[in-house]
Amino acid sequence: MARKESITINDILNTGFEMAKEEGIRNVTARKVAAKAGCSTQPIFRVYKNMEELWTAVYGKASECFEEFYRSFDKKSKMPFVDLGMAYISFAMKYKNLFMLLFVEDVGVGKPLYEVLNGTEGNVIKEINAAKELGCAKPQDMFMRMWIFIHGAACMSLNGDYDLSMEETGKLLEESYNSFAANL
Amino acid sequence: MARKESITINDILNTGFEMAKEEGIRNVTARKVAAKAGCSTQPIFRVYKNMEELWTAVYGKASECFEEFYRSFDKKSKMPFVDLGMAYISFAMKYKNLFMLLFVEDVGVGKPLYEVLNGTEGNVIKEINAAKELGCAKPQDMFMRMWIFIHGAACMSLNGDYDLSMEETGKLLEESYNSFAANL
DNA sequence: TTTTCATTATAACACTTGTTATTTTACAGG
DNA sequence: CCTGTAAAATAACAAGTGTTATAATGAAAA
Repeated sequence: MARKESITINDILNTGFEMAKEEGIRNVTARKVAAKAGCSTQPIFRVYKNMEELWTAVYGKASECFEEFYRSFDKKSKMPFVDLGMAYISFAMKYKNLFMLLFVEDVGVGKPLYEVLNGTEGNVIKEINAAKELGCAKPQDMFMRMWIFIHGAACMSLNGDYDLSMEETGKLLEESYNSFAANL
Repeated sequence: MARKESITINDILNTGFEMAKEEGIRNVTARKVAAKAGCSTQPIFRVYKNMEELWTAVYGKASECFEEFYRSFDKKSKMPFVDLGMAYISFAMKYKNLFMLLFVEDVGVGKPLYEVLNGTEGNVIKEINAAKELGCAKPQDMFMRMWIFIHGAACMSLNGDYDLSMEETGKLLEESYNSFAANL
């Protein structure tokens, strides 16, 4: 009957995601995606109503990317929030553009930081419970303080204003947890 | 002899700065500045070689704006880094776009965070000395920890993920200083 | 008053953006 | 082998960008 599709929705989404990762979401334009996918702009608008819909899909994939990054992150700390924080900072260092998209930039199509961070597996809730079980009286406040600190380190790394190694970062986070824990 | 200039370099710069403050540096375009200044695009390119030069000037004015903001900030804390941190976070809340320009976004024409923060009056150095005089053994490390925390709070406020009042923030920063000080 | 010439406005150029109309292409059913 | 039809390519539109060429303007010197 009709012509067989040669460019799938996944081709478009993967291309857009790859570009968001390498060049930032602002460079994910119709023509650039088309060029990188080796087609015209038409297949994009067949599978997505408009560019905003693609950007939203890319955001979703970035969110999944972070979740997977944390899932397969080498978790070696005994202390709450530290592994999640280390993954967060590593992610910011490795995927600046995706981190910006997910946790810094406000392009209109973003969820609250907490939601992305918590993910589908309740990452944050698990850590808060872990803190509680370790005898932390105010685990919510503990989370707030720790995450302000972790978010600060991650954001600083974006501009090259944070130059600690991951080993040092691990020690810093554990130390910070202890510091905060003394008052909570 | 010649026609008298009706649009000064300050008209252009002030207009550009105001737009950066209200709408973000990305909206400081030649035509938009011209429209807001009530002239054509020509006077812009008379006083600035190109748009990048204007953006650099706007960045400089933003930097001065922060310095002035801190100078006239109501400093009521006895503890090092707290007033500077409070001003930093207040600035982020009040002037999102300028804060982004100065401390988050990398548009190519930016100085390191530390340089802007330290300013022409050595704000940071003063605080580090204050910490030393208060008996802090590692004031540099203290600054690093405090500033990671402060930067984190400021960046979180950009996305509405930080909702403490300034009173609460003040208490939080003093508490954090004490927490960190116990280990340094 | 006329002339001079920097300043300003108007247009244009070349480019990029999202989006859509139109044409071409290719595949499968008759 | 046609032929219908969906997919893809081409081309266009309208709006935006930085920048520049050209024309109009206005004030002071002659």
